[in-house]
Order: sequence, then C-alpha cells, then structure tokens
Amino acid sequence: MATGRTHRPATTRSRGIPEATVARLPLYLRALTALSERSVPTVSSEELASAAGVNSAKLRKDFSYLGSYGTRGVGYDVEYLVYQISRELGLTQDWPVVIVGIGNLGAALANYGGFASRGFRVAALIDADPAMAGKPVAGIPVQHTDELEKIISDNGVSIGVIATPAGSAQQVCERLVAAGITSILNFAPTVLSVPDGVDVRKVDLSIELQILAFHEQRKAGEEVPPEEETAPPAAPPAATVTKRPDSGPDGDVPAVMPA
Amino acid sequence: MATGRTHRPATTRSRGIPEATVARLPLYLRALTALSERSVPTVSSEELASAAGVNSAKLRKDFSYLGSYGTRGVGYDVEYLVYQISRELGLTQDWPVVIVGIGNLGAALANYGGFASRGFRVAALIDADPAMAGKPVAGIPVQHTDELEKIISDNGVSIGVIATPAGSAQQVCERLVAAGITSILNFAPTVLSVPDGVDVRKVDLSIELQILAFHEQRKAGEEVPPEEETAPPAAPPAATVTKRPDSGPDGDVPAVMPA
DNA sequence: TCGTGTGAAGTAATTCACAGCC
DNA sequence: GGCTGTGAATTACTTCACACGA
Repeated sequence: MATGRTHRPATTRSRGIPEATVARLPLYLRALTALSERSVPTVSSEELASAAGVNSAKLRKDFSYLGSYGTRGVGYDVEYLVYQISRELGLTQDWPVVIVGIGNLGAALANYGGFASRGFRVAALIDADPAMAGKPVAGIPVQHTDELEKIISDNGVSIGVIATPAGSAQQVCERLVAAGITSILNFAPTVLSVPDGVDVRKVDLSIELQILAFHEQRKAGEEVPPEEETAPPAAPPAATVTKRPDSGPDGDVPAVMPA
Repeated sequence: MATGRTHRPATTRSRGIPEATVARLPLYLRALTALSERSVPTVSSEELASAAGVNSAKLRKDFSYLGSYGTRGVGYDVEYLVYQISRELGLTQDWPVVIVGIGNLGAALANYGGFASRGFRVAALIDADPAMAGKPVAGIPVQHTDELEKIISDNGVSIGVIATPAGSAQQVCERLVAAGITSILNFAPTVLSVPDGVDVRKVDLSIELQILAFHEQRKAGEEVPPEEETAPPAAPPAATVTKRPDSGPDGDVPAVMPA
C-alpha cells in the first residue's frame, strides 16, 4: 500500500468501521459507479468483489459494518449502494482542496480529472515561486505562498495536498495546519509531524518501487540457485553479527546510495 | 496507504519477512540515508523510529526479521544498516523501468528525481500518441507503443509503470506482462488483472483523498451533535433495510457521482 | 434455492515487557 | 545503565462455513 496514516493509531475504529474496510470503500464505489453507468440494477457480492479485485467474503464483511444493504438471494441494489458508500465516505458534500507546490507533480495533480469527479474541488494552487504567481495551471491561477492562510480560511478548506520538495514539506505542513487544515495528502518524500487531530496520508513513488524491487529480487533469486559467496559487505560494526538462518544471498558491494 | 498488492496472497511471507515490514524498510532506509549524509555513526532504535515515524518496538521487531544488526547498549551502525537494508530490498543492483503513458502524470514521474537516486533507472518512456514519438521528456525521447515489446526485451526490463488513462491500462498491462514484465506500479484508476507471478502495486490519488474525506467527515460529525433527521435517502430496494445501531448521520440526497 | 450477513476460526501485525549483552 | 532482540500477549484483519430470509 502506497500509503499510511500518521496520527490516530490504526487501532482506532472509526465509528466502528475498521480502517482496512474504509480503505476499500473507494474501490467498491468505483466498481459500483461503473455498473451504475451501464445501468446494471443489482449486483452480487461475488460479481462486485471480482470487479473490485477482492474476494467476496471480505466484501460482505466490509458491507456488514455499514449495515445490511443487500437482499438475500438477490444481491445489492447498485444505485442504493453507491449512495450509501458515498455518504459513508463523506462524498455527498464537496471538499475544497488546496495543492501546494506546483511543479511537475503538482501540475499533474491539478490536471487530474479523478479529483473533480468525486466530490473534490481544487480551490487553489499555491507555489512559493513568485514567477509562477498568476500563471494558470489547469485553468486555475497559481497563487503565492504568502496568501496561503487567507486562501484556506476564505475557502473553508480542510484538506491540503503537499507536492513540494521534501525540504519545504514540513514547513508548509505547519502553515497548513496553523491555518486550519486537518487532513493532508503528502507527496513529498519525508515524514511529516503533525499535532493530534490532523490526519496525514502519504504517497511515495519511490517507496512503491522499492517494495516491487524487493519482490522482484526474490523472484530472480528463486531461479538462480545458491550463488557463490562474494566478499562480505561493508565492515560490520564491532559486534557479533548474527544472521537469520533463512537469510538471503549476499550482495556484492555496499554501494551507499544518495538521498 | 495508497496502495495494495494484487496477486500472491498477503499472507505469503517473503523469505520470512512480513509484508508489513517490507513496506517499512524503504522508510527506514530514507531516514538512515539522511543520517548517513550528516555522518552520524550510530543510531538507537528510538531515534531512528522517530525519524521514520514509527514506534521503536515495531522498528526493532522489523529489524529482527533481517538479522541481529545492532549492538546492545549502543544502537545500530548507520552505514552498515543502510547497506543491509539496501541489499534486502534489492537496491544494490539497478533496475531499469519503463513508464507507459506520458501525459501529465507520466511526465512528472519521468522527471521525478527520487527514482534515479535509489537504484531505479528510467530505461524508456512509451506513449500511444504518434505525435509524442521522438519528443524528449526529462531528456529521454518518448517512443511509440509499437516498440513496447522490443524495448522491454532489449533492455531486460522487469518493472513497468502504468500512467495511462484507465481505459487503456489493462491492455497495456497485458502487453507488458507478455513482454516479460513481472512487477507493475499502476497509477491508472482501475483494477488490473494479472497472472500469478506478477506483482501489482497501485497508487490512486483519488482513493487517498476519499479516505481522508471519511476521517474529515468524522471529525466534523463529532462537533455537530445529533442533528435532526432529514428526509431519508434514495429509495431503498424492496427489502428490509437494517442499519447498525451506531451508524452515522443521514445525508440529504443521493447525488450519484460521475465516473 | 440462492446469496447475504455474521459468529467462529484462523492468520497476520502490533505492542508489551524483560532477559541478555555491551 | 542502556538498548537490543524476542517470546508472549494483544489486537486487527481475513477467511470459513452456515443459518437465515427473500
């Protein structure tokens, strides 16, 4: 999962709905919306689960936390379920969001159609570069960071997206929080620290690739058998280094990587 | 968490390392790299955990799956740990990746520095639009989809990034897999189906925002107490609809949302 | 009869708490 | 004395399997 919460221990069930379930509701919603467009009236847990890429037991259990919205022997009413999930997710109102940091990524986010179509409205684009100020991106003029507090309070924004370089992210985060933002989606490759009551989710492209590389390496390792010992890596610290019995092939050279 | 695996049940412990631990290793690595740049020689689990945004018990447990790389009473040797985690993640080799779909997002990804700096090399950019062919993005000329198979086999690419519109994603995915790709990072808002042995991770911007909206709504709901009943929503299907005792405030109107 | 809804069972992840080593 | 490493306890999540209602 490209993501993770920060505050509020994952253990806290939000209104009794497990966090893992909440994370899947948008998936179900997307599948249901597609069915709705094709005017499919009802759907079984099996069909919907398959469209959402999960198994049907999980889906039924997930829905059971919301209430009993299906009909035994029949399935779920698509339109009704779309509404119930939308309401549960808070998508029956629209949420103004601000995007801070209008570089390549910020601009891509501003242009991303998936926001507007799901109850999110880009209320403002903010960048620290004065040269950007006034330039329209995705039809919205970029405003300077100086205006940040005013923009947020004037528009009643509670969700902020950080797409700045890592070095500025914490500072931007603090200004957002001070200005009243209580939910942050962070694309900067850095850990944000926020006070209690503020939610942070992060999306880190390089972390996702690293996780893939881990599994990729494993696949490769299965084909190539033992592999002869190469010179052991960087000098261990002055300590007895034990290794798990099942630990993998030794690599070759330390190769410390840049930031 | 912006993400999730697809095949290979999450239950499968890769070489004994829990999936949840693997997902945190890149986080530790990033924190360690920062310490390394500041020439900090050793770090305690407490300090490192705080820098990575997790608690120290979790961090120590995570490291215990890799081996015993610390020194009791002292902490962990930064350089050594950087190497060990890099090796575990497969980052001591570099991984060529292809990015398919060079729109706003694809271009942003191509320009993203975090890839190159961590062992990933953008081997090629691929787009279906003939008008894009030859145009350089991030210094790399875009190639046409026709070349996809050749590019992958010529460069021995095993990791692919899909940044196409949702409608083309599955088809692109199938071509990638047929050409030998075994790990996919999917930015298209769609569920990809892949054969066994292929890993998929997804990043969906709109899903992340929806999860934030859920929690945001909850916060708002805590302030506003009971709230008078509004007219009940969309006509329920012909069935007795039960609701969980603790279910939330009723919204107002169905408001079916577009795709 | 069919498919939902859900207790119960099973599995994974987290946290506790302390023995062991420096 | 301080901090790692790890079994044990806890909590969260998933899957099973079947009663129940349409």
